[in-house]
Amino acid sequence: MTNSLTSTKLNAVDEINGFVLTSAIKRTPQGDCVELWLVTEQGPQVVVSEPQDHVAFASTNDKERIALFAKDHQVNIFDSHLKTFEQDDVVVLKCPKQRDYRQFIQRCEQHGITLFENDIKLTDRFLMERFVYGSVIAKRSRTLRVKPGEFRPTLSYVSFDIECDEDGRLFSIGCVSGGLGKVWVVDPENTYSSEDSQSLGYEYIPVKDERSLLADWCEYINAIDPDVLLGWNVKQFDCSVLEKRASELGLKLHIGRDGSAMQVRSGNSDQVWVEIVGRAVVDGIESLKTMTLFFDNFSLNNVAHELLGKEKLVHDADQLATIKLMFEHDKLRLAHYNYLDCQLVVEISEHTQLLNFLVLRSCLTGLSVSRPGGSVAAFINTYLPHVHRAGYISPNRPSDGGLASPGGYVMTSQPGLYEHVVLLDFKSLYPSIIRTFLIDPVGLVEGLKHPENSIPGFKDAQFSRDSHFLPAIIDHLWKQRDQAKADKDEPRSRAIKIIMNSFYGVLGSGGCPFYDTRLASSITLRGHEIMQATKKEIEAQGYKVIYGDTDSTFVWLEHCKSNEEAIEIGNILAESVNQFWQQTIQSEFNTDCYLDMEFETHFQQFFMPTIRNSEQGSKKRYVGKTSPAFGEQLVFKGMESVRSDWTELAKSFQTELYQRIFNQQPVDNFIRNVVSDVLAGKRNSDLVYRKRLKKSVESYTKTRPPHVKAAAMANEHAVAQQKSPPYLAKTYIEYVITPTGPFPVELPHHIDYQHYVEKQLRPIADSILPHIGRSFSQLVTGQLQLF
DNA sequence: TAGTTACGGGCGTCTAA
DNA sequence: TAGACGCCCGTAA
Repeated sequence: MTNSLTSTKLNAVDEINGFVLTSAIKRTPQGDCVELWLVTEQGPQVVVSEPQDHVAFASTNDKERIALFAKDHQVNIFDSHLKTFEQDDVVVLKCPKQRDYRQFIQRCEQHGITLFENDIKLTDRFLMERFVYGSVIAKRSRTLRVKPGEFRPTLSYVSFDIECDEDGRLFSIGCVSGGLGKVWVVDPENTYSSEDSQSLGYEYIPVKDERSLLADWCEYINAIDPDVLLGWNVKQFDCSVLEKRASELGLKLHIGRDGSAMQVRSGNSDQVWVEIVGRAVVDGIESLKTMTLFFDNFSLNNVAHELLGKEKLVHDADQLATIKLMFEHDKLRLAHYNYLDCQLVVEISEHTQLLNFLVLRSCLTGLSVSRPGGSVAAFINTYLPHVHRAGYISPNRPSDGGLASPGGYVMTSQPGLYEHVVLLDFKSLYPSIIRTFLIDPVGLVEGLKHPENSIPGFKDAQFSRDSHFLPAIIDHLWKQRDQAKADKDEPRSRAIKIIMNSFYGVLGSGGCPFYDTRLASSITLRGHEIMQATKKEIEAQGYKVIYGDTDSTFVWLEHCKSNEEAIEIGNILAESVNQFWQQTIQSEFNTDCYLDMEFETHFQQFFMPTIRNSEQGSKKRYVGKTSPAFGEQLVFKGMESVRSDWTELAKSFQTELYQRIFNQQPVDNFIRNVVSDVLAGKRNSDLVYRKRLKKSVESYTKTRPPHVKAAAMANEHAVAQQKSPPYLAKTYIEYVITPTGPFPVELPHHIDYQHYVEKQLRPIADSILPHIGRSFSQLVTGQLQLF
């Protein structure tokens, strides 16, 4: 980019290698065009297509009825060679303007005429039909032409955060960009200046009022000109508040790359969309969730603590009151808090490489960097163009949500305490089933047409041996993932894995237009068959399969004497199972097998519990200690210690108890001590339950569980104090059990210690102690009788 | 501005005695 | 009043 200016210029005119950051419809008198803001080596560039028609399809049978009113909406009807999955001929409907198009769609609805693909947006269709996913090569000659590119940008960003009161009156805005922090504070008296904050790593900028605050912020954004605005809950909170406050003050926030104003729209759910022309708005929380990183608590404080090991800032019970106090009396401290939050988001973003992840996801699926989730859209973007080339159009999503499909196969477990258990699992089982058995929406249609040239699925499905796309799409992703792994490119590998795995979920979701229960069932039921046959194969070799779930198999090496031997057997078993499947698939289906079983880990010690108060083996719950070659770690699955709705007391008790048992250490005194500490009130801070209210307190009508009771009490208490009720739908409530029942932790209370011994310690102890010849009741008799 | 099903465990509520 | 049943939440994969 530093070479000769002339060549750069020439390049910019002829051919632009870029990455699509935002796309939008641009209305012109000639019709709707696609406007793409690109990130390029030469900085941001905008390109605009010639006018594009909005497109939908309808059955040829409806052609005449549509023709009666099509002209009213500037809609033109064309014959086409395409068919629906039901083999009906279809016509193409084209309309140059969005407004007309929308009215036309409504009109069809009123007439009971079914349209197809009418919900594919113009911009998305424009890009996907040209196989453009993120990276693009744009040629500007007489008209714009785009084709797939390779360019991977490094996005520039500003992390920002606002502080305000409950009515959205702004106190300050903090920004961090390129290691430099700035905080604008409404401070008409100039209580502090930039010099006061120099040693703190950011610049304090006093402004006279909120208008100047907003104006200075916009000016700053435009000067830095970032690709991305990054924040924490930034759409629902920061952008929404800024937009609302600006409009109250009669201002617009002109931070678009074309000078246009930021727009904030909220849907009927609590989702919020922020549009800034030429810039992406990225929320840290949404992004981490999209990356399948989960936390019990998504507060910035907690995520920073868990990801970066940051010391948790002590938060006051009433954070808003503290912020207001700081704004009144200690503006420098407010600015500092404001700055720190921006900085934390920067560090989380760098640590998780979330922008990198989003760029890669965009390059694989065409989903915008700003867009969270979107599995269905990712599937449509990558799949639909192939469907058209195969002569079909997309079906519509089932109006009734579709028939349910079975899920994974979960074995009944053999409960007990074991030595030497190896865990074997199929790598990406569902994607590998799709590849092997050629499971594919178009393949299903073609397979049923030509069953003689197909592979059977389940529920009467047949999959064409030579007309399909999903297997190749997955094959391509699979190879890219292997490459990413070889390059130690974590974000890329992760992005690919998530997309690959989402394909099954999408095919089993009534929200996807390609949904068909025969597709989902042919994947899962084949999985059932594979699990059962694998178990048989392993047992034929003299080992016992004690459990398995969906793609995993737990094998007990009963006579194994050492860790080394166990690892050897694990490798041999995986290898022999793979051979078995290669042969079986080849001889039964005459096709290549992509199933791949891996020796995942070796548990030196392993415990499979029973269902509470039953002899039956439990499912989805186990504890194991891996051998040194696998890090000698305790692994808890599904147990109380990994459940966020059990108390810290129970979790730490279970963890230490198993540690002791697996290390052959005594447990008696440990157990007695925990019980006596609880009864003596020494563990009070570990006795808090935490649980989510999935809906509003009032809507629990069938039952009133403890967490709802506690929340109701807290809400009533707040209302009595003229405050707004704190526990709404989707909030978390923390409560303790008192002699009179559940109680919100923030209100004064006594504790029912007996409850915690009986309900949090006893069940955990009872499930394992009999296996080592101990009994909780016997150990603690004396202690409990005192109560 | 739509990824899935299977499962355990606590506990409230209903029902049959 | 015991036990069956179902709501509710969080988790495995």
